[in-house]
Amino acid sequence: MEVTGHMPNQDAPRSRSASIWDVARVAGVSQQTVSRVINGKARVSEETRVKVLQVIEEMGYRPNKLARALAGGPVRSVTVLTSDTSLYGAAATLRGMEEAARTAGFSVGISVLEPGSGQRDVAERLNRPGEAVMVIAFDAAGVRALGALPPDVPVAAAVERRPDIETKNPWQVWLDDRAAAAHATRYLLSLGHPTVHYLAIPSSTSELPQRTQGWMDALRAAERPVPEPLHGGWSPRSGYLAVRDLVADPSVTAILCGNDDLALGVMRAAREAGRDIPGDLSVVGFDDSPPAAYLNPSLTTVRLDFQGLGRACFNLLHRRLDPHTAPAVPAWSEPELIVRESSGPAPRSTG
Amino acid sequence: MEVTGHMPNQDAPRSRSASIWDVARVAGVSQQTVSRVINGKARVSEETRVKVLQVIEEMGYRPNKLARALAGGPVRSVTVLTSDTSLYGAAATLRGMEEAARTAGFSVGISVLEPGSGQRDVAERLNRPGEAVMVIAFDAAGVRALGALPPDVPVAAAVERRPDIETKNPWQVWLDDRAAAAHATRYLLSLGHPTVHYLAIPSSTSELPQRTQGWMDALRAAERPVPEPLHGGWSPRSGYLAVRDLVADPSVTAILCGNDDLALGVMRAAREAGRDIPGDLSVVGFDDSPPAAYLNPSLTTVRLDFQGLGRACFNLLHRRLDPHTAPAVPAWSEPELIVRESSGPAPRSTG
DNA sequence: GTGAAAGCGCTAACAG
DNA sequence: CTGTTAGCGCTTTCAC
Repeated sequence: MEVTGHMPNQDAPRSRSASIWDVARVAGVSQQTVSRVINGKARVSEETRVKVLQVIEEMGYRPNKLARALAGGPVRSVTVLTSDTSLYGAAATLRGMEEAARTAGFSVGISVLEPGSGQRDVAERLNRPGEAVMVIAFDAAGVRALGALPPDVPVAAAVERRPDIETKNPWQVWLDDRAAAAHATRYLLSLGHPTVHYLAIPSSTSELPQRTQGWMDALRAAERPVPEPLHGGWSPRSGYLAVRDLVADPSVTAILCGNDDLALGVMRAAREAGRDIPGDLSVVGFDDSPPAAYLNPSLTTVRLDFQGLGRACFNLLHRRLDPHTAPAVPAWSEPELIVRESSGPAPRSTG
Repeated sequence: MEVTGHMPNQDAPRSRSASIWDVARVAGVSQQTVSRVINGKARVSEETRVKVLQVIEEMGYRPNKLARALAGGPVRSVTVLTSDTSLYGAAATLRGMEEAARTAGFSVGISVLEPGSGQRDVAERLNRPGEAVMVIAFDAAGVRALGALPPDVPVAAAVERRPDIETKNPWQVWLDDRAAAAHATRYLLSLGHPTVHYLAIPSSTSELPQRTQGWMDALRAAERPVPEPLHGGWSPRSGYLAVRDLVADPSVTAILCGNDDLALGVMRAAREAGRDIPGDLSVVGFDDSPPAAYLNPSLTTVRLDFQGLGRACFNLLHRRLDPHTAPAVPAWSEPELIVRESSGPAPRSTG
């Protein structure tokens, strides 16, 4: 009997875990037949199938995904690129992506983007050329990663803003928070506030962020003065620091914040300045994160369907990967203003 | 010239991305030499090295990690198994692991555990037998995953409790929150509270959790009554629901909570019951999450060094993988009680 | 139905 | 220093 190069591992089983060859040998069939049983595609006689399955069970055999992918097998795995797993928006989006992907039988890995990661780093994260990727591009690092991705990788992204018409990229999803910001601003104006101040989260691009834009839209439409927007980070602390001066000014009666964490910091700063919420100052957030309803006062905020967005993003990718079998991309909820205790009528003495 | 089976890809470059063979062909060297240049280990003449590097740059060649791993190359990648990326403890631990791993040149992937995932699912997540893994086992899903891992995988875990002496597993790290819970409880007793109630987070094992244990330790040592602990989930909402009845009882003057989110819900429930914090009721949390200092009132809580724990966990794994080159495992900070506004002296009328 | 062959892209062990 | 060979474990062809 001639032992060719294509029949490795024929000798005593070393301490390496069982391969498809080991199973084949024990089951008394060819390696290919085992492969057929595993993948269930091709037809195998019932008798053989049962026998092979039994041996697989006995030996505790698990297929090696690396080898399968290398050999050009169907892959069904996605990598999510995101820069901060602890921020509510990103975490909720991730959760939606993860659920949808797992439901569709995809395994999902996450790779965390560092603030300073460049092009090279991003390419480095892919296990193989052509690996499917989703990007959470709510911040600069995410947008940069999206841009740095090699052209051949199938990608879908959750982005902060609608892509420009000209460079329209069909593989992106976003929330219409421009309209939502305008809505929240109009709501505050309707309460009698002369104008509304805005504390922004860091923007993902050099252009004006959607939320800032929507806030401006509403102010201009109502012919109100447009104060200079303030710039915060993502944390309560950054919100606190950003508005310490602003909240001391009694003519400031309404502040819209780029997220709920900033709003928390703003409320703290306001209290320390001796201002009552909502009596002297109304504060509105963005996200409707889990704590929002339990804060003191509970926070009026714009609810954003990040999880639905994440699900939709995966479905988009799925359709891109196999256009025929993937289900239609589901809709996600529109942003919605949730009115709670932190906002109220403008104080009498205003003006 | 004979073309053997070991020289594939010799013909016209198809639309597949460049392989090591393509680079070798263009650079006029053997495929192995290219491999040597890439890995930098073996010695290559400066001239050849430069030439190869140049061709790599020109062709935009990127090594295929799958193939490298399959061929038994050095791997330098870790997979983190965790069940909830949005909870502060897990997220902060993850961050620590991620930073330490990337610093050491490891690429890190994350795989999210579903609450119901069983043994099979866990094995399924590994790309290859023997892949390095870290587990964040603060909850039941994490502990189950840790137990379900095949014995041959190199693993280090961040766990909720010190392993039993008998089954001592050296590849685990944990925070001493038993002592911290006892400390927080003693602090409340020292303020004159007759006893302290405890609202627990879900436990990761069937045994008594460390925090619960520490709370009991302190109460018993002070010969105080030990109330039945309440059981919450992880969210503010679950804390709110769990204590709605309890906070209505004026004899309850101090509640220790398993995390800051629960404490938030408790404070809300207390306010709605008309009780002042800290005047009528003191509330203490666990974690010192970013919002804690900005809540109203700001939250007295136990600061836990999750990030340091995550870093230490990676170093443990690193030492396990290559005992000679890995740096020593760094220490992480001890838990520390941070006193803020939510706790104060027991009300006069107590008793 | 089943088996044998060829190769995915790379590293490791040997040659020279 | 460099080239050749033999795999890693699997999925494709293609034969029978």
